[in-house]
Amino acid sequence: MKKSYTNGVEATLGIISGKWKPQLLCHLGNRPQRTCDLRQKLPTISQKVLTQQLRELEGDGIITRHISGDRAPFKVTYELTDLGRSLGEILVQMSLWGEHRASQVPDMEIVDGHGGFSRLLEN
Amino acid sequence: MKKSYTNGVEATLGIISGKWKPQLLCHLGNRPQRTCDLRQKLPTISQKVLTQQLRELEGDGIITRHISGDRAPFKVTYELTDLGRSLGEILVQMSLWGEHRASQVPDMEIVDGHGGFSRLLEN
DNA sequence: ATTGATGGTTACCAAAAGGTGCCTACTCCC
DNA sequence: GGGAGTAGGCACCTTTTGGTAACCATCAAT
Repeated sequence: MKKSYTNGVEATLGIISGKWKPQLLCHLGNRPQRTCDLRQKLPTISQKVLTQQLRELEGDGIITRHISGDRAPFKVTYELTDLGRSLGEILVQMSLWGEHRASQVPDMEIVDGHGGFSRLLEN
Repeated sequence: MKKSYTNGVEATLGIISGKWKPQLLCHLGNRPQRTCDLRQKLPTISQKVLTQQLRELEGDGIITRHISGDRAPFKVTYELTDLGRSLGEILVQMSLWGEHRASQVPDMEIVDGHGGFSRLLEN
């Protein structure tokens, strides 16, 4: 179904919002990852939701899905597209802004933030 | 209640996501606005949700609320804070990225986009 | 006295997003 | 033949988010 937005910000938000999408994009920003890698890095996500979020990102052209391995124990690998990489700059800025803001107020905390997007700067 | 995020992107998203927040921020980006101004510009938002979204933005330090007028027909004015203004750069980039993306694919459209955030560039 | 503008609240609903649990299917390994 | 690993589907439920409709209070104008 065709999605309508009233401005570009909403369009962008429609693509990157989702409970796990920022984290997925962060991990995929480093290198391509297999499904099981992602599950290890996001231990509390369910298989269903992981597949769902990845499918949405794929549908929006942010990542691609490769199946390698002729027979069963399939190796499914997800990887950023050029479009996905073009989001990097924005994500880094959002990350810095958010981290800075969280450091200012007591009612906002960033846990588990080992590196995060800031690391993407070191490319 | 204290909000936890795993990275800065989520923190930022937590502040700017909301069905009407991008539009509200866009209108407030130009100049302070009264409640009735905002209602005129967003004819389909309900009073409840308008108040709700504005209160959340206020709670996150993005806007301030001023009541002027000693007696009743109160004049309530909302205005970006410095923090809110510091979001501008990010919003403009998100807007440009989203507009560009929408122009590439047929299943994404931006309606009612007269100016939007791009106009904020002309400061 | 009633209507309208102003800005807001409350109780109740509906839709969307996410989560749980259980199932499939294949193959390798012991 | 019974796991374990791999990737995912499906039915169902809960939580979050947004929407509707009715209401309050105040003052000005008719």
